Amino acid sequence: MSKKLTKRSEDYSKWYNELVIKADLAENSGVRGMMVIKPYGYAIWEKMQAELDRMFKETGHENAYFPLLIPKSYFSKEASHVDGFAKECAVVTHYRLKTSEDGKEIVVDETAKLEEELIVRPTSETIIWDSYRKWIQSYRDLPLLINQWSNVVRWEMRTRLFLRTAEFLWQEGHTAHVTKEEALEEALKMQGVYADFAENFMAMPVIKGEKTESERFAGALSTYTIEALMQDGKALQAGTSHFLGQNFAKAFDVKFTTKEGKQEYVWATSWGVSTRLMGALVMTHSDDNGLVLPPNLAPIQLVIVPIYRSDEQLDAINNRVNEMITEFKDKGISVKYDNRTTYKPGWKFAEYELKGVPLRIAIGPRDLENGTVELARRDTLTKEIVKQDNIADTINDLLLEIQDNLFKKALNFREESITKVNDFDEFKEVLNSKGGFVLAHWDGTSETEDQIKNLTKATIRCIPLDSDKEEGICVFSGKKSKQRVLFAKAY
RNA sequence: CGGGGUGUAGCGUAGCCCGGUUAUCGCGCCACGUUUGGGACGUGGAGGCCGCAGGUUCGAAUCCUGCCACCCCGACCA
Repeated sequence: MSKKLTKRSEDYSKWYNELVIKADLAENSGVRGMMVIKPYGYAIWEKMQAELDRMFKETGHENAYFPLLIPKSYFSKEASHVDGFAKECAVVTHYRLKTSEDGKEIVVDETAKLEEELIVRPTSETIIWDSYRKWIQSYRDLPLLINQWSNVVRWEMRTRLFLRTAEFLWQEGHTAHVTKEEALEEALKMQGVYADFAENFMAMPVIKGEKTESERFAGALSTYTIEALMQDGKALQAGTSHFLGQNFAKAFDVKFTTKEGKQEYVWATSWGVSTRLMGALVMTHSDDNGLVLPPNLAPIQLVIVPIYRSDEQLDAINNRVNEMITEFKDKGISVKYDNRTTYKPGWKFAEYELKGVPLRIAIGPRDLENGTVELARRDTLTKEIVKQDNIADTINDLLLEIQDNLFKKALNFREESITKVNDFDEFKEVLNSKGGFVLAHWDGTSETEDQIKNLTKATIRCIPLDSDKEEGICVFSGKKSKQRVLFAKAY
């Protein structure tokens, strides 16, 4: 099979599709818009999950699991929530199949129609809040800090592997609090956790901000987001955290008794990240040779390839490598020794490059003699000869350096891709020629936001949280603006 | 969901307009031998409901109808 990828400069989206398939991350299935996540792709997702799960637990959350199917009536209890999701719900209407009259096929048994249709969850707020009503009686039961790892289904019109699939894996946190302030603090805290994860594990710089009213989650009072920039200059929403106010508490009648003995509705948040992060990871670091993985998320951090002519040479190399592997494992380095005789070294080099393994050691008879190895970095595609002494330390240091280097490279690109503009012509010019994020003044109205979107395809990705409050005039309407907001074309 | 395109072996493809022997080629796969510091070479071999279901015809990969999936562009969205 030819493993040559389309170049990013030729066709970015083709490059992405080919890379996901050739690096063995995922493939399409027989179900429209639903993907098969292959073992290598799933291993990366598992590393993401493990770290996020650790971070959630460290911030006091517990995991639980709620049903896949939600009664339609639950779903309709929160009005704006229904509006937001109604158009993309899969619905279960029957519970039995039967053999057709002519015995040739399996058909739906019309007599087995459900009294009440069930919705395949597009998100779990409703079914979870139905439980919370029973779980929460007193201020002593709060805060309730729950996370769920699950799959959800959203019947998307246009799908792309990882970036937008009809079914995706994610986690959804759902918390309940005594006060508005505490809930807001939670929503912001989890946005911070996401940003921390994105930057320190995915090596993907993100901008923290708040969504405008029109981009807000259906049912939320405010939505906090982390926005990343992909190599083609388009933005990607990488995670969201919502302050839900008392909307769901009221819809599901979740009240608690205060210290003072009064009945009050609880305050809520929800927050989630999904397998979309896999797409973000690919589009942040990878190059024309294939995937580039940050060491913190690489299932294999180091691969060792033996170079040999005779069986005797291979034996000698095996012996030396096995000693090294012990050292690597002691340091917690995830190492794979590929001494398969069925593939040649050149083939293996290309293969592990395609799969984004951060470091590669090649070791042959020459190295055994000299006490060296050939060490190759995936991020810079450079090779050097290094001493076998303290090899595990060398590798460990390099992994840290690669993690750091990938982040800096991405950050550098992101910083270069943020342009401040002051009038609408400049706004359009920058979006068309350079892309990336555009920082511009906005009058705060949905009308202006809509018109800009219609004219340029750019949306307000967020109102940045930690930017200077600088007054100005809206690039579109010329009305007063309190601060610049972040525009971009987005995935 | 609207417009456009594609579907032939694991992958990439020729053939389709203009129906007619055993469906083309490359990669990959299997066997044997030679090889092994950047995707090796030779010889031999296997592998196909031509996306699926109907129809037209003496005869369909090829023509017609319906469906499914994928890709691109819109509207929608994490």
